[in-house]
Amino acid sequence: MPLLSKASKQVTIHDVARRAGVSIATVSNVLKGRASEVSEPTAERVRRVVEQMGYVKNLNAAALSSRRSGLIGAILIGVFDPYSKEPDPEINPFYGEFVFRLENELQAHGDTLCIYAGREEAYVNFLLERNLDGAILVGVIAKDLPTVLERRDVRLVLFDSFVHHRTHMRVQTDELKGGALAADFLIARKRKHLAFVGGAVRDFPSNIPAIRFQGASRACDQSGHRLLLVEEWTSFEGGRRAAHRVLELKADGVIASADIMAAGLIRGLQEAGAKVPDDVAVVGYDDLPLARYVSPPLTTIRQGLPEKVRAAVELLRDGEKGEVRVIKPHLVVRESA
Amino acid sequence: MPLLSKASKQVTIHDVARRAGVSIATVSNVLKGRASEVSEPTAERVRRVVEQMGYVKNLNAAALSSRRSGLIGAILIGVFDPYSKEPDPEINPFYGEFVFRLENELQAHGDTLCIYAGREEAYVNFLLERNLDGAILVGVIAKDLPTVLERRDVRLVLFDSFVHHRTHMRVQTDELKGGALAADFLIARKRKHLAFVGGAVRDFPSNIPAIRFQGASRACDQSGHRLLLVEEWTSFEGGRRAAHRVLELKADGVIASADIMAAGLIRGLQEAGAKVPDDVAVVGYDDLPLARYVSPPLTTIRQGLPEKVRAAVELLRDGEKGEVRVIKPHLVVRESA
DNA sequence: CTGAAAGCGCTTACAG
DNA sequence: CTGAAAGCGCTTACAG
Repeated sequence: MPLLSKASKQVTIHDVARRAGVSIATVSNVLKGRASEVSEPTAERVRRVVEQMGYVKNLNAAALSSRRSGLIGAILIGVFDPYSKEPDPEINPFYGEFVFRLENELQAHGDTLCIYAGREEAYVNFLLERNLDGAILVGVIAKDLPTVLERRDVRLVLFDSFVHHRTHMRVQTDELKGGALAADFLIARKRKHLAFVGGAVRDFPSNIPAIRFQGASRACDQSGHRLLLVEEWTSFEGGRRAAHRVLELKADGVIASADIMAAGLIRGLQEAGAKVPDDVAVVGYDDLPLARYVSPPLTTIRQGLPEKVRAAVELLRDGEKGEVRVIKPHLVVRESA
Repeated sequence: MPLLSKASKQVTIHDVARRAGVSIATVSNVLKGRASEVSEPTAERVRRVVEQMGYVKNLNAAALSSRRSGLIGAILIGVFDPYSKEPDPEINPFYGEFVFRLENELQAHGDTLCIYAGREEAYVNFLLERNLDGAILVGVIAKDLPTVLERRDVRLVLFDSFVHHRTHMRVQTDELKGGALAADFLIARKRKHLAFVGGAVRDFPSNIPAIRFQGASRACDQSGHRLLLVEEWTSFEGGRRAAHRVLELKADGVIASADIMAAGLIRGLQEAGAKVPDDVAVVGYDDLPLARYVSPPLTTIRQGLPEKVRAAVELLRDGEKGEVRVIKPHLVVRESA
């Protein structure tokens, strides 16, 4: 029998049970609000003791025996540019928006959000070790999800992942449509030389920017336009760097694969003396709050992040295997195009 | 003895031990790399079996017996404006920057980040239930930290909190200095009518904006200037709303309590036809990436977030009770002032 | 260097 | 309605 540790010992369910004169099973039942299992007077007595002793349940222990951890993961691949070794890397504000909206939804059900923003190769371990009940995967590129994930019953929602998988669930915007909306808008505005600025389009064809590009590309084909591609990492600096290429290519209408990139692109264009939208019209993608912060405010494709997060959480709770939710994108016209 | 559940049973340390022909204690020792405890041949055999069987440690169970959860919390109070009941509330990009920088630091040591972004009244429960090893508290306002937190040995770092407490650790920027830097800069630029725009300054004197205001205010006093106060929630829209008041007050130099607010303020001023910085010079605070995204780019006070996050994690690991780390702020001159 | 055993703080059938 | 007991998957002295 261990001695009291120097830190005053944690109050456990045993302490409560003893003080209330009941068994730990009864305390447990009261705590879970199983009214049918416990008489009201007993329940009330237990509640009072819980209050008095300042008992707080150890969810870790509960998780171990109930096999539900109450932990939901956000697995975010690509938050940090793997190729950049700057000490102070840029972070797309998209991820912050995503995480806090998610936390908000989760908290309402008593679940806790754990963040993973590391390399794609290591997330599976994270998922299994921590015994997550479920997770939302953002930016996963690999064509196949490891089969281990099928054997353990983790509920997974692929978010913005165009990885097809029969067992896991998916939430996504209709990105082909989104790309097309952007291209059609520029074409309608009489832009003749269109370009698409985005990251890792050629290397990872199932990557979000690649799909957006594809959608825009098809729309261009249909009206006899060409869509040039400028590849840069999706970031402000990436967009800024892309500005030179855009000017060299003499594009007068550009679609950026993300608002953050559109912001950098506009900055780069302005620095080079080009006027936006007069010389070059720029359409962003995402409709983050950021889209309204920059000058000129971005014309952009709203991907519907709040709805998507809600949809993802719904699937996490009671989606069917393989269920897919597709959100419609919308064009939001402001001043950059 | 429970039957196999329909999902193929998790591989446990027992399975590994049996297959390797050793005891679970030995497996445990091998997994923790306690080389001194296990002979190399045995260790190697165990490792091979672990590999073969695809064994993954259950950190939950490990946490329960070792009393270390490996979970670190980020408790963020004030992410959502409690007074606004908009469906789609604004989120200060500061929080995203904070969270991902933190995750990055934590991951290097194998710790997992859990997020709490709810009400101040409920975080203690979160902390205790989840058995966090430690947590970083941002934006906590209450004058006193609950004493429960002293009894259980959670390591707490107050981040940007001017709540004094002898047992918990603290990381902060010298905000008085920061406020003064901003004010002195505007004064040096011959601005005569200064204003400070920030949230909850009067109601919560230990709130960050309040300290920044105080610092700026003292600097003004010293050179015989007055500093007017315009209170609005720290957000883009808050800043935008503040623009009207700023113009009414005929201020020609304004300090915003955060970059996001400065961005909104500038937008509001521009919409009202005022030129920044010619008519009104604006100094932000934080030096978030956002500061470079807006036009004109913000002159702002760099609070040194990356260093602060690193300092917080260091304290979490081996800070002394009550240890405080103060980071020096710096003025970053761009174009808004 | 290795193993048997107790324990971490809960939950969950099951018996009464 | 209530309790005794087994079990969740680990870690940690301790004995050998």
